[in-house]
Amino acid sequence: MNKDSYHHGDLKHALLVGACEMIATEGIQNMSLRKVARKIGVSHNAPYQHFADKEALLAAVAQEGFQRLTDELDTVIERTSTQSCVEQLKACGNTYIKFMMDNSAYLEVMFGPYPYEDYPELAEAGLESLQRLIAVVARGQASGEIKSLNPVEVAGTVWMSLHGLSTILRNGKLPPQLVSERTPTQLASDFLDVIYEGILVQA
Amino acid sequence: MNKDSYHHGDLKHALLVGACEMIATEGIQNMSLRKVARKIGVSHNAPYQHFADKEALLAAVAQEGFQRLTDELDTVIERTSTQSCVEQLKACGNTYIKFMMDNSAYLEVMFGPYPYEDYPELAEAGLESLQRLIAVVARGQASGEIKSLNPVEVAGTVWMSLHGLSTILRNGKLPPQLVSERTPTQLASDFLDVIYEGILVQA
DNA sequence: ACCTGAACACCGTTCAAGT
DNA sequence: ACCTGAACACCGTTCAAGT
Repeated sequence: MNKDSYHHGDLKHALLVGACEMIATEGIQNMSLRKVARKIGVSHNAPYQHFADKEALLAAVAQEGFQRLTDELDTVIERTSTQSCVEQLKACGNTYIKFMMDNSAYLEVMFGPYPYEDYPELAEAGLESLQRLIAVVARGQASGEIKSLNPVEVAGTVWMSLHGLSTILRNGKLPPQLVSERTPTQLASDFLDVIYEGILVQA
Repeated sequence: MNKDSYHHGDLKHALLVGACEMIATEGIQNMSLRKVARKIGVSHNAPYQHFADKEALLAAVAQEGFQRLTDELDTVIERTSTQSCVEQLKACGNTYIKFMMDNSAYLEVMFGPYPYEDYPELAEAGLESLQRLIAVVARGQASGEIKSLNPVEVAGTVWMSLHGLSTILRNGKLPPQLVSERTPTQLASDFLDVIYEGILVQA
């Protein structure tokens, strides 16, 4: 019954979900194709019907991660559409961090070493997410809230900072004195404030 | 001769160097204990004499990375001691990025999932590096160049941004339009400028 | 103390084959 | 088209043993 359904075309989806769960619970180092296949109840070669190799499956998970992140960014941008662009940008940052904390499997994979040349859909999905930030920045520049630098450069700065903070938060590599009683969300929001405001006097 | 020397106590060092080289050339996913041992010319169990398991060896590489980074930061801070603290902070950022581009093995490992609780020397080495940034920030605050926020928070912001940029640069995950003809060093310096100056109008 | 060899339970991937 | 089973060359790790 369940097994038969794979013959109907959702083994690919089952593999993505299974890989995701395994990465989340055991870490990417302990995720194996064979274990995923076993969990799904399929032979250890079945995955090769849908993915060229292990890397291709991981790249597909990464792509899915970007797509889900894009969706969440769209939602939060929509929900904050009455607020200022700066508020929107902050909301995007918080959403990004929350997404990565809630979906650590994606975090482990989204910026991994899966060359964009080999996985063009992954590249597109990644740029699509970043594009959401760029759009908010551009609107903030039009409304005079954000400095008139290259919007891609500004969004890119936020983008890379968010990624750095996510991984450092996730792997517990922050100095204990900094974490103290703040939640990841609060930490992220505080860090991002520093970036928005700048660190130099008389900026 | 060479083999005998391992009996004299430098197998541990040879393992660190070998692991580093292998990560740099083949990536961390393709690094194996057995291959490292083979390259060094020792049995596949010899590593266990010096490291509890593969993770412990990787954590040791990470620790070494932080120590070398700390040394490079010390050097550049010393060399720029006549300049302003802001110039020093920028020089630290450039040094950090250059270090990670030149030593991608360390980059792949330094913020990896090796729990600080299990590897206290790694934790210490990591905080030691960050401490260098904190010191520069604190001096910049004393001289009135840098805003009087919590210096750890400010240095932490730079720290996480540098990490995010390194990994994104290294894995080629930057939008092509951004990279264009800029070198990694230029990119880093430009991105960091945005962070120093802030992105909001009237910061 | 430092290293080796055999053994175990696992991998990713390929190939021929089954429906 | 979609899946399986056997086979290959690898892993990390443990254990008993060698000097």
